[in-house]
Amino acid sequence: MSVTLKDIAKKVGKSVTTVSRALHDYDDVSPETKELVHRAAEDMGYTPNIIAQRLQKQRTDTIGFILPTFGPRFSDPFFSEFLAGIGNKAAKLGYDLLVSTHPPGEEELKTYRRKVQSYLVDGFIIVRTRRKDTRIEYLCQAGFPFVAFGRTEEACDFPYVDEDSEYGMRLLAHHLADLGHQRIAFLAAPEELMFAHFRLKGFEEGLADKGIQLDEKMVVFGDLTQRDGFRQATSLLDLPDPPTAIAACNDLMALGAISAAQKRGLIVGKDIAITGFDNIPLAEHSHPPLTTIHQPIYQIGDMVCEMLIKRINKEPLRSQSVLQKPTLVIRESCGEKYINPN
Amino acid sequence: MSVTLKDIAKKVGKSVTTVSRALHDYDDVSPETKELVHRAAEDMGYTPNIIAQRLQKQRTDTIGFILPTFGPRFSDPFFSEFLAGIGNKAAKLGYDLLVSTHPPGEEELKTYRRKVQSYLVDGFIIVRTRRKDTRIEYLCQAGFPFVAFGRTEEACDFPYVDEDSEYGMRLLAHHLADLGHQRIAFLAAPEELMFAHFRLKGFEEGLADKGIQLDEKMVVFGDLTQRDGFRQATSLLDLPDPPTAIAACNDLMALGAISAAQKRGLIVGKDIAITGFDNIPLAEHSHPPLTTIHQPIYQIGDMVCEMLIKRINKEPLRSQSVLQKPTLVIRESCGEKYINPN
DNA sequence: ATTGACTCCCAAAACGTTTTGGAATAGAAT
DNA sequence: ATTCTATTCCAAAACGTTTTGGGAGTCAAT
Repeated sequence: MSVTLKDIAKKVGKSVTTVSRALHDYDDVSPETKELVHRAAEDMGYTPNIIAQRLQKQRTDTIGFILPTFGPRFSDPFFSEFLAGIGNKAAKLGYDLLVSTHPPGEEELKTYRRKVQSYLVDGFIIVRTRRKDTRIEYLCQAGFPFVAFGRTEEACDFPYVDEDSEYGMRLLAHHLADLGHQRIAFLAAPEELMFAHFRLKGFEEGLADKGIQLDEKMVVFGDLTQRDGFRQATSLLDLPDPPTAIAACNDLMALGAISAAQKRGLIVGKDIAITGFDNIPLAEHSHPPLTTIHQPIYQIGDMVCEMLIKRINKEPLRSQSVLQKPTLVIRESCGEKYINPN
Repeated sequence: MSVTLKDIAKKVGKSVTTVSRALHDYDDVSPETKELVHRAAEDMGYTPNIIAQRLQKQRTDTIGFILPTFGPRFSDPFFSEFLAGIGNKAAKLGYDLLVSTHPPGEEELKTYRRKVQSYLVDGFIIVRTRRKDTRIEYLCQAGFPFVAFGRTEEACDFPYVDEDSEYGMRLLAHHLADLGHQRIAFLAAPEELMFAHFRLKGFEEGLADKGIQLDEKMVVFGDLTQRDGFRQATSLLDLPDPPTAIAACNDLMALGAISAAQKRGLIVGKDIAITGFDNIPLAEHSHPPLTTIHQPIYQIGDMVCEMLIKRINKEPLRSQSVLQKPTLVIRESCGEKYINPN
């Protein structure tokens, strides 16, 4: 089928060993032979069989990434951007990327285990960490290289990159409080997600800083989709004493909340303030443009990937973990100072 | 390091051959031996080394997908959904998915070639086909299995799934014309993309059906992002005689156009009609909700993946190519009948 | 006794590469 | 003549699996 080292060896009348070594530029091969071999390889259109190389070298130069998909209509812009970040970096460093899609749950761990045990990947990138994360538990205990985007409450320590969601949410809480809002709602996400936990916590603290206590009736939980943002925001607006500001746990839900408010005839940025978190590209172009917290997803993907590859190669990491300070992006969805109409 | 067939063989006192055959349930192994081997394998925590299997079997059970990324801030919800479609199907059929990210261009082809020649994947999924598509040319000529989402103008024939963009756009054109619009603009995409070509063509034809000629000053080109949709729509609205309807080549640009119109103080669905194409999840929740053409991206991914795997296994395809008839989703971005205010 | 059929097993080759541990030759130094 | 050093090469083992092509033993029919 395809041309192998053996074919080249036969053609140039040397051994397979010599051909291999010539191609790898070992210095126990004479310049003439090297020249000869290279030319033959070129002529015959040789490309190494990577599978064979991998078997021999006992490494795959591949990193694994398991996309947590939820149902068919899955499409968090977050992931395509993150994927682009790790994909481009991996390619640059000569690594392939093996992607699987898998809903979180029982089966998920098996997928990890299989890839680890049968040597399909050299390391993993973990995303959407959970407070108690069995994936991380497993990989830690197996001593398998991985880097996470996000922290966890597990005991083991491991390299990660994370954004300081707590800090970011505090920024937003302060912003809303400074605008004069008092009845503030929070559109939260499932608490088992580590980042959702931090965001809720940060928001509570931020309000507390300003002497406001987050009313627990004002906290509703959504599944991070726009659709659910719409639904949950609607239920908030249906309260007898509805909020004048809604902070959502992510941009997608905030966009849903904006639709919900507008459906009620409210003018977002005047009658009600709404904030997001992530600064996805859409946030800039929503109507009104969304005030949110910026998170450099592409760069984080890039960084996580680089850390993982260093770890695979046992190179020292500059730092075991990175906690980024996010920034507040003020657009128009909160408007000016809020004047209580009463 | 890890337990191999040899280890098991040693433990049970049989040959490696027998162990292998026992595990594969060959019937020239006695039931007792099978039992013995299976138990030992279980006990010792054996998992086959897939790399070795691949080398031996000369196939990888992996399919390749190269994501055409454009710059860092890349995030077409389209791709995450499509990826989920192929990923889930691949997993179900026991295939892995090797994903690369690569900007279209010179280098791109090398990435394909490398993966083909070094046996990294058994087949490819091609997406965003171009009128003249070197990837398809190459794979055709190399006789390598692939399935495309989209058609091309290349001579070779190959299996694909595509949506009838021409038909879909005609639907939209008719809809706008029926609403009474006369000055209609088209927010097109680079014509080298096959689907962009079809969409423009279909739109022109659709208007022609209604006796309207598409004015070439009313056709502007964008890069499919929301940001560019905003920019290009703004330039349309700046014309001395601006359009009363804008049809965008995809939803993302339509969303940008909505923002542009709203920034002008226009009420979308009353002062101006705007349409999209794709029906991404966001379209349902934009403000106003977007009238668009539905494209079942997840299912298409699923189908493409299944076709590819059949092709790899040389099973017959039910049909070499599938052309889906899309459907019109009428929401609120075109409003009711348009009354010319003059 | 020989043949045939059947059951259970295995040594060796193969997949394509890299690495190990020399071997062979030539020239220079002793 | 012998030893040493350099230079250039290669056979064989190794990575872990599957497949090929039998071998050995048993039992029954001839």
